[in-house]
Amino acid sequence: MRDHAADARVFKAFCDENRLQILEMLRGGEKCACILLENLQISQSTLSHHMKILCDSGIVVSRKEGKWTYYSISEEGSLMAAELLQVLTNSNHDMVNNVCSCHEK
Amino acid sequence: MRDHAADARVFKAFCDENRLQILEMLRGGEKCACILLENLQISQSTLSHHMKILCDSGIVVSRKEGKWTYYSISEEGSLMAAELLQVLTNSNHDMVNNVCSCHEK
DNA sequence: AAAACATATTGACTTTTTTCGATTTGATGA
DNA sequence: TCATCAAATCGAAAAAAGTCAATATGTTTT
Repeated sequence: MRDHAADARVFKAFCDENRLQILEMLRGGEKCACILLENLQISQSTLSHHMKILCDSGIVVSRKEGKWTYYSISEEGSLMAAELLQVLTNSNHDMVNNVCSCHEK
Repeated sequence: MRDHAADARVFKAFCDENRLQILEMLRGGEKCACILLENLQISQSTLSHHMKILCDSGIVVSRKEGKWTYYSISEEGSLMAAELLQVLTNSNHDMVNNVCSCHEK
């Protein structure tokens, strides 16, 4: 039995346009929050909120260095998401009763 | 340049617990709406709403047969989602300036 | 043609998410 | 120590998503 809330949390990372834009920036490598903020039309508190969601999903990891926080895409988290997507969409063709028979003649 | 709204639409399929439960049922093979409805604690109009989002994402396809509609997981849509996820999380390690240098000494 | 049925659409309401400004926390530098 | 800066948290407002009952649409059956 799967934990739907936990599964949903992973994909929330990709369901908001600002977060997709953040990921786009992180694809170029690790960035600190201030650089991300500079390139987005959102407030500091909103960025912090999105970074929390991205980190909670496991797709992004953060690293503190002094007063700065650096963010990057987690290879491990990305791999887990890919595997999860596989599970969620892999329809089991070996199963008996694979086709709905609720209205057969 | 990516279309963030379109990319987000794909992953919306996996961001709601009812939709994850629907996908879980469809993993066992094609199902008609009435069977899905029987196994969910939601109204008919809410199911219809979720099926629209699932179809819009490309993860699910529908097939009409008389007055019934049958839904199933789209292999093609699932593959596209997997490829998209790859793109969105593939940080480009070949790039120059891969590490944020905004606060170097 | 009318009744019955399955699904989609509409409109209103509720819940969740996003957003911001203000404040707090925690680290650095003067 | 005190001022400064980066990021997180809080509380409120706005926007978006989920929900349902009622109704509409389209198909089948009588």
